[in-house]
Amino acid sequence: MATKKPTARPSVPAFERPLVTVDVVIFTVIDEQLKVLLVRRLDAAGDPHPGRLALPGGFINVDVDASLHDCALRKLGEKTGLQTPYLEQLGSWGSATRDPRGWCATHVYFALVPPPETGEETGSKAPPVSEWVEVDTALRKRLAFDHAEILAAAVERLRGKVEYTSLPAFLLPEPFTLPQLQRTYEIVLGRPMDKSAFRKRMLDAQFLIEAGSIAGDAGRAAMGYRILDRERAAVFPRTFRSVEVLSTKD
Amino acid sequence: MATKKPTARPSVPAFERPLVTVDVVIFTVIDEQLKVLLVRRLDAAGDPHPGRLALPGGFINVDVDASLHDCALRKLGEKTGLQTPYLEQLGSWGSATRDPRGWCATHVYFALVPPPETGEETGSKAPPVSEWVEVDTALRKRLAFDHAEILAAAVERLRGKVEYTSLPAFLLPEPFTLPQLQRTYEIVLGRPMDKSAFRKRMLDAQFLIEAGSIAGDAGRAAMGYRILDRERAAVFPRTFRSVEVLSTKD
DNA sequence: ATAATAGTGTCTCTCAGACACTATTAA
DNA sequence: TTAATAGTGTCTGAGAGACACTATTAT
Repeated sequence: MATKKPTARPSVPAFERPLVTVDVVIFTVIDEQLKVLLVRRLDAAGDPHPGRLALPGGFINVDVDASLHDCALRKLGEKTGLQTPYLEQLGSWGSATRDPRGWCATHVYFALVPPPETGEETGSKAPPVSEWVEVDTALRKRLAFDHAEILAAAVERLRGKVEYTSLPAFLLPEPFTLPQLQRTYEIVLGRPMDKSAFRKRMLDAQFLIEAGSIAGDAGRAAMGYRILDRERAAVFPRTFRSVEVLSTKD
Repeated sequence: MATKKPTARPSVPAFERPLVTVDVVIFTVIDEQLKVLLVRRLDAAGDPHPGRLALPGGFINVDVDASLHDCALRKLGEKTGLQTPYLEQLGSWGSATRDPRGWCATHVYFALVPPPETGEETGSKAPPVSEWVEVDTALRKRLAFDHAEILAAAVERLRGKVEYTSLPAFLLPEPFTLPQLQRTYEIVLGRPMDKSAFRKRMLDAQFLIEAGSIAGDAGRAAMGYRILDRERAAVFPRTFRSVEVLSTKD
């Protein structure tokens, strides 16, 4: 075991403690595109990667944050004001070199939120410190730290789980219709889906409750739905299209 | 962002850093049972939970460990001597209360290894500091810290993924036969499987390579197999029969 | 030969996909 | 009416499960 015992305090290591942060990958769909929320890093003395785009996040404050999950919820609330997001742990990244300030481990969460109300961006303050960036565009940018790698992992996880879960429902404001939900699946996965198969699958999974008819811009009105249990996503018995291989490492 | 700036060093928080540990849930199959490796905690001054069983792990040493993954590999090597384990990140647990010594976050990995050679336990040293415990027994024990919760999550993840991946292959020494692999699936999942369906599925997934015939104690000899790519598990196009599929609307 | 285990053939059931069909709304 | 969109019915194919069948080995 690594629990060497220095003379001073037994059982707690004498060597330096790593820096600990929490980052959140926040997805939504705006203008028929899957987008991720990024923040512009400050140009302050000692701050690494000034001016670069980064995932929202920051250091754990042991006096404020009761747990990792609470810390992620707090950061998400600060950025979006959302109260009932879908929030799931993605993983952790830690090494001696990923932050110039020292050995640093980050706990990464990913969140699915409905798009912000039109007109305002994210907050109502003047400076656009945060912006929604189309995911494939964001993947091509040079983000701060190893955030490009983390974002890639989040997108892979999202696209992977969308094949067999109801995750895209959390990207829509309620109530939503089945055609809207299908469109969201198609946007996230980047391919068209068959209407009949899609509807059978959604309704058979029993995770939606009817919420009255909703009229669109044209044509027949559609049934509106709400998510039955916002705490968890439904899992379908078969995937839409089979994936090949799960990777252990990067 | 949480990056408050005290007068001294900008961008690095002035408040206390959390403790950071890495724990590893190591599974294998011994005597037709799924087992997990647990260590007996020392009865030393200041050590929490003395004498309790715990998952193997310990503090990150920023001078030794280049990354979280390396740290997990090191701890796994110290316990099992294994060189090519299946190692996957499970998640992280962090809160103000999970360790009496202070705000502590642990990064948990889970590993699948073949059973140790018979005769020796894990290492060759005298004191049995670590032992293989049958998982359902281990789940009922009062483990140190929140390790019971972590173990439960690891078992759930393992059993869940076994329904649609080739993970159990990593629990066997190579080469192994298809009947041995089927037995391993049955042990992990706790239910019998159909031989014909099982074999079709394994061979169709193209993750095994033939490695010569292997004679058992009785009956016809069986073909031996090795894993084609030990870095990743194969993913099957459909899950084995799951409970939720059975429940239908009337 | 028999016992024991390895491995296959064939049926059925379920569900995803394809795609044509009907239903409802606004103009 | 027509255009547009919502929603359904029906066929097919892939793959899982059930289970009876054949194959190979030791004694």
